[in-house]
Amino acid sequence: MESKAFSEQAKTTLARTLAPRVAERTTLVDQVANRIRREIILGTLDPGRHLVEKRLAEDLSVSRGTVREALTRLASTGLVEFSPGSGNRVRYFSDSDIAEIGEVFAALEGRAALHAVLPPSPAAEKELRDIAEQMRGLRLPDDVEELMRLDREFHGTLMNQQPKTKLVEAWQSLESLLAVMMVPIMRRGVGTSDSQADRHLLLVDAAMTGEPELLIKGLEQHYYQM
Amino acid sequence: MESKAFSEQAKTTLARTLAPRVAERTTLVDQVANRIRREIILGTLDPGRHLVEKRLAEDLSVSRGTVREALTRLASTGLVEFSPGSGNRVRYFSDSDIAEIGEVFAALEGRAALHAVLPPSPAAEKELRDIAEQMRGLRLPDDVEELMRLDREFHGTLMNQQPKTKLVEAWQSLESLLAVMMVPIMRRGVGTSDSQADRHLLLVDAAMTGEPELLIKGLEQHYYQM
DNA sequence: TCGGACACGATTGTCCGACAATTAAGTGAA
DNA sequence: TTCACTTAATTGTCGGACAATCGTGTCCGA
Repeated sequence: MESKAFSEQAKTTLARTLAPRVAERTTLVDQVANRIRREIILGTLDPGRHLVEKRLAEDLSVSRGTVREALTRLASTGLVEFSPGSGNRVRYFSDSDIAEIGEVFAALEGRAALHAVLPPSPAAEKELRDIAEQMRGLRLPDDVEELMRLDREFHGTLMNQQPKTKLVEAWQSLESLLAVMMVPIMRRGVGTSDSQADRHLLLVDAAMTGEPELLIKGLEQHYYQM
Repeated sequence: MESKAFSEQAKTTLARTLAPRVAERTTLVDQVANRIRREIILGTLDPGRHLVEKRLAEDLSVSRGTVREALTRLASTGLVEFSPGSGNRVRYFSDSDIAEIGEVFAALEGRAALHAVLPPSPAAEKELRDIAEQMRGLRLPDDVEELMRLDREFHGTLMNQQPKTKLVEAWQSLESLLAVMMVPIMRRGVGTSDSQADRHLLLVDAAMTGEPELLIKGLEQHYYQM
């Protein structure tokens, strides 16, 4: 028998999980999707795990339809695998998968770099460095989640330097893949929080040269190192 | 009052819309999603159009839940815009959006080209050329759909030359964006079916040189021309 | 005449319960 | 062990239901 992943109270916590947003309406489906996504990323729900709709619905105290919609959404981002008729499973990513995901991001960010206002404005530079520095203080196994948030924020800031909305959008739609790839990496202990910080600072340096080529090279290395 | 977009018979046609696949089980949701996607791509449902769940459900003779799931899926690919509370609308793409989408694909395919087995095998070359040639015979305004299918097939074949599954996957998850961008282009009359064929043949030539750099350059031009 | 408060209808977000179809698992026989 | 079969679990889809919310048009007061 599988162990319960969502045992505790549900609705109460859910309602405020990531809610302190400005004023954007968050639907229940969003909250459920976020919740499950988090469990997957953190590894509470390990790869291959069968996600049974009814069970999730009960554990989270929502209707099956709501869970279903959330799962559909996760499936579209690639975190969950749908096999018509036989259910949804947490997707498994091999090492080479992870390497490739890195490439996808290198490709997209590299492309964006071509359009970026380089070098970044002083304000942007500061912001980027600040984010990188924040990574330094993290205790690794526990703060994975925070590290990922910072990572997303960093690369997001880097990409938002320029108004290429579609690139940013494509990037965002694949973003949770990035999150998945980070977890095993962290586990493997490949990077301490310090090295993460350093690696990102290198990127800032590359960007500050004002040479798109250098930033692109930097990005490639950044992702290959993982 | 809006004109009906899905007036004719529904279920019967739906069942076999794109079904001649090997043996993959297609759910009703898939069929509905395909159907709506097609209408959007073909322009029957113009940008900004409000997609009312109940209405679609009735027109297609399926339940609202099914439509909802289909819409969710389309939204995740970017074709449909969700605004919690106020409904789903067909997404509008500006010219610059379209240009950017082209860039995304150039980036991904270019990246894939780095890993491709270049030059393609004789078999692959033949297949690519065949596809390109098939474009030649099309009557344009009417055969848009077929042209798009060929285009997808071409680029898909090009990318499948190598086993970089994640790149391919990222590409696929964005594929319908590619489809949307082609329609206005066709309408604008930018390319006759002949020029389409020629442009793709140029890509084959580039690939056959065995030089990844040349293929990448080719891809960039390919998308920029649009 | 114009801006704003209000009421109303349309639509969405979510829930429930139900049922056939399909899949996965367990059982027994060869 | 392996194969065929029965059984239980799960999915795919349906219909209806209801509150919350949104968009819109109406009426009122300035």
